[in-house]
Amino acid sequence: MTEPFRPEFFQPSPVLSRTALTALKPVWGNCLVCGDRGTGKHYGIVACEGCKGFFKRSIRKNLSYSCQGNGACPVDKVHRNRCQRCRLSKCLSMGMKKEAVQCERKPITKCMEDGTNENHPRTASSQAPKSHSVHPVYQEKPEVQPLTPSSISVPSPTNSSQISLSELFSTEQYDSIISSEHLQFKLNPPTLGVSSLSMEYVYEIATRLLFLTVDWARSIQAFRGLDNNDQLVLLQSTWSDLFMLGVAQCASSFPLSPLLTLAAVHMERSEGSEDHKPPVFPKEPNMLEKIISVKDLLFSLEKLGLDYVEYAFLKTIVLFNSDCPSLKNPKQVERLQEKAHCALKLYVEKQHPNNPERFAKLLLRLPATRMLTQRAAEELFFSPLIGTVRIESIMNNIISNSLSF
Amino acid sequence: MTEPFRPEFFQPSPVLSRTALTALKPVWGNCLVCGDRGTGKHYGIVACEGCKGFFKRSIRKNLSYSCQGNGACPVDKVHRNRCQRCRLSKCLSMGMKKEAVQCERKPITKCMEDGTNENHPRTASSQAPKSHSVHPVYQEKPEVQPLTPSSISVPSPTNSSQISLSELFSTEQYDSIISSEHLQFKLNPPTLGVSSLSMEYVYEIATRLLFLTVDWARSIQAFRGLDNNDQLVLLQSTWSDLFMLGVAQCASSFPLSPLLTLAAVHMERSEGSEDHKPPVFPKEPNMLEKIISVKDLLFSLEKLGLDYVEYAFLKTIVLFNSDCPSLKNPKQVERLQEKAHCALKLYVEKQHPNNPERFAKLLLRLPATRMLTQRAAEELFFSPLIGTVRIESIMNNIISNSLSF
DNA sequence: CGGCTTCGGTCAAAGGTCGA
DNA sequence: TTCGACCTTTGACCGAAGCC
Repeated sequence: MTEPFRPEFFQPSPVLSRTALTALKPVWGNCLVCGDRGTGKHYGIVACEGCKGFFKRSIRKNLSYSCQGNGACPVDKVHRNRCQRCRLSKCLSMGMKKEAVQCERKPITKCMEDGTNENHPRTASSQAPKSHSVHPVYQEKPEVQPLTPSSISVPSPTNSSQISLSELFSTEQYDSIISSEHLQFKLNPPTLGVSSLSMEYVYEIATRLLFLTVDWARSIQAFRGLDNNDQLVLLQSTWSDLFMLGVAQCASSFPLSPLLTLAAVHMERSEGSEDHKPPVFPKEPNMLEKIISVKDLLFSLEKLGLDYVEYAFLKTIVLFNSDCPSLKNPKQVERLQEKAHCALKLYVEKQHPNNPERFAKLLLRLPATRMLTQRAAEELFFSPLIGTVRIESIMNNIISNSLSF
Repeated sequence: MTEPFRPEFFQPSPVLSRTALTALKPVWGNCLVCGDRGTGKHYGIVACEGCKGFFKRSIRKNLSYSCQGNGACPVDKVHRNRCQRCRLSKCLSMGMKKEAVQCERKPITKCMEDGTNENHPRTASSQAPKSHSVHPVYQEKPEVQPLTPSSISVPSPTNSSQISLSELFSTEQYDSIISSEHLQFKLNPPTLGVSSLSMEYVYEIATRLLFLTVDWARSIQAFRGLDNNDQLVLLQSTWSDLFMLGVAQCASSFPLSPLLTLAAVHMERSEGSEDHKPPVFPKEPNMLEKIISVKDLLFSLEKLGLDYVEYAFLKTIVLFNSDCPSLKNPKQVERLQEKAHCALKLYVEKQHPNNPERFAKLLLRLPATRMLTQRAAEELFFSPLIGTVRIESIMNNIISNSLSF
C-alpha cells in the first residue's frame, strides 16, 4: 500500500507525489537539528520526521548514547545517523523538549503524567477506569512557567516530612548564612530589540547574569561582612562557577540550548578565521570539547532538578571558597562554607528523605563545574570583552562601586 | 520497542513470531539475483540476505572485482560466491540501486591516535546487548538494588561507635564497590642513587605514583568490569586528580614540601629561559599560582587527615566520573560513583560520629583538585615527558598492556 | 464541522553484529 | 577476510485529538 522505495536522500528531481504534497501542505523551515526538510514543529522546534522519531525513541526509553569521537560530531542530513549521542545532544541543544514526549499509549487507558519520569510503561494495563483527563498534549504555553522555582516544591503543610520555608529559616542554621530574601535569583529577560538567536543576545544575557550574580553575592550578609579585598578575591576566583550555576538556574528564562549551540558555532567559526583579535589572549584549546562539557553539566543539573533553595546554598558553598591563596582570612571563609554545606545537607535531607544520596550528588556537580575554566567562560559568553578588559577588572569595578553605599 | 531489561534467555515473543512468520511464509518472491529465498526488498529489488549484504559491502567500500572467466559466471544460490564480479554485475543489472546504500553509521574512529585498527567498537547502544556478546565479568545487578535508604541503615552489630575494618568489608555495601585488598596504596620510595632533592627525584616519584595509580584503578573489580574503552576514557580524564590525591596520600613517604618548592623554582627558571623545548606545547599561564594551589590543596588534605579507607573511596568517586562525553556507558559509571559516595558517607559517619560535616568536607576537596589542570600536572611533575609523548598515550599503553592478561 | 497542528504508532527497509 | 542469518534502528506515512 505504501510507495515501495523512496530514497529520500536521492532527489535531484522531486518525486511527483512529494511535489504535490509540498504544494498542498504548508511549508516549514528546515529541521533545526539536521537541516533536512522540516515537517512541522515537533517537541518544540521545527524538525524532520527522522529527528522527531529519533528524539521520541531516545527519551521514551531513557537511552543514553556515547560518542566515539570527542563529542562534536557533525549532525546534518547525511551524517545524522553516525553518532546518536551527538544527534540527541543537538536535539536537546536546539530546544527539543523532553517534557513534550508523552509516554506510551499502547495500553489505551491512561498514562501516568508524572514529573518523576522513569516511566514504567508496563504498569497496570488492565484497568480502564475514569481516565477523564484526556491526553495532556503538550500544548499549553511553555514559556510562561514550565519549571519556574516557585512551582518546584512549595512545601505543603500537609506533608509533615517536608519542611516549610518559614520553618527552615527560623532555625539558626539557615538564617545565619543566608536568609530567605536572598534566595531570589530572577533574571529579567532582555527586552532590547535584538534577535533572540544572536550572539548579541548571548552577551546581553550573560552580562545580566554576571551582574545579577555579583549582586546576589553582595546581598549575603556574611559575605558583606568579609574584608573587602577578600570579597574581591572570592568573586574573582568563583565567578565562572557561580555564573554557570546561574545559567542552569535561569535556564527556563531564555532559550538556553539554542543559544549554547549558537555560541559553539560562533566559537568554531572564529577559531578558523585568524583575522581579528591579536594573540593577546591565546585561544583556549579544545574549545568545542569545553562546550560539550558545559552542555552536559547543564543537562545533568537539569536532571537533578534543584529547587531555588538548593541553588542558593550550592552557590553559597561555591562562593565561600577557602582555597584562594590570596585570601586574608581563609579561616573565616572556611567556616562560612561549612555553615553553608551544613545548611544544604539539612535542607536536602529534610526535603528528600527518600533520596539520601542527593546531597552528595549535588556536591559532586561542583568538580564538573570547576572544570570549565574561567578563560573558557569568558570566550564563550563574553568574547567581545576579551582583548579589551578581563572580567577580573570588571569585578573590581563592580565591587568598588557597590562599596560606596 | 524492546523493553529495557529483558533477560536474554527469555525470547522476545514479537520478534520470534515475526521471524517465524518470515520463515513459514515466504510472501516475497525469490531473490532476483541468485534465486535464494528473498527476505524483502533490498536496495530496490527482492533479494536475499546474502545478496543484500554483499551489495552493501561492495558499494560501501567501493570495491571492484575481477572475473576469472569470461564475465558470464552463473549466479545462483549455490555458485553465487564463486565470482564476486559477476555477482555484483548481476545485482546491478537486476536493478539494485547504489544510491540506496547509505554511508556507515558508526565510524568516526579516526580520532584514535594509535594505528591499531580498533574497529568493532562494541555496541554503541548503552542498552544491554542482546543475544550473543558475552557480558563482562562485572555484571553487577544494577536495577535490583533500588538505592533507597534502606541500605543506609548501618549494620552495627556492636555498640562500638568505631567500625572495624573487617566489619566494614564484611558488609555488602562496601565490598560491592571496593574490597579491602584494594585499599593498599603504598609507594616504594626510589632507591636509585639520585639526590633526594633533584628534579630527577621528582620525576621518579611522580612516575612511580602514576603507575601505582593506574594499577590501583585496575585492581578495582567494578572498574575492570567496565568496557575497555571506558576504562581508558575514565583514566584519561581523571588521572591528574587521582595523582594529586595519591601525592597527598603518600606525602609522608618522601620530602614533599621541599620537592614542591624545587619544582616551583625549576618551573620559574625554565619559564625565564626560552632555550630548549620548542613551543610545541604552550606554557600554562600562571604556573606559579598553580603550584601554590597544589601546595594549598595538599596541606588542606593533610589537615583533614584522611585515613586510607577515605582516600580509597574518594579516589573511587573521582575515578567513576560520569561527566565524560565519550563514555559508552555513562549510566553504569554514574551508578558506580553513587555506590562509592554512599559507601564513603556510611564510613565517615560511622568513623567520625562527632563530625557530621566531614563527609561534605571531603567531597569539597574535589573541586579544588579539579582546578589543577592536567596540563599543569604534566608540566609540574612530568615535564621531561612533554614534547615527546603526552600522558594520555602512556595511559593508552598501560591499559592495553594490562588488558593482555 | 473541517482544516491545521502535533502528538501517537507502524513497519518496510535501511542499519549492524559476529560465528562460521 | 568475507559471508549471511539474525537482530536493531530509522523515518515516511497515517490516524487521533485538541485547537481554531
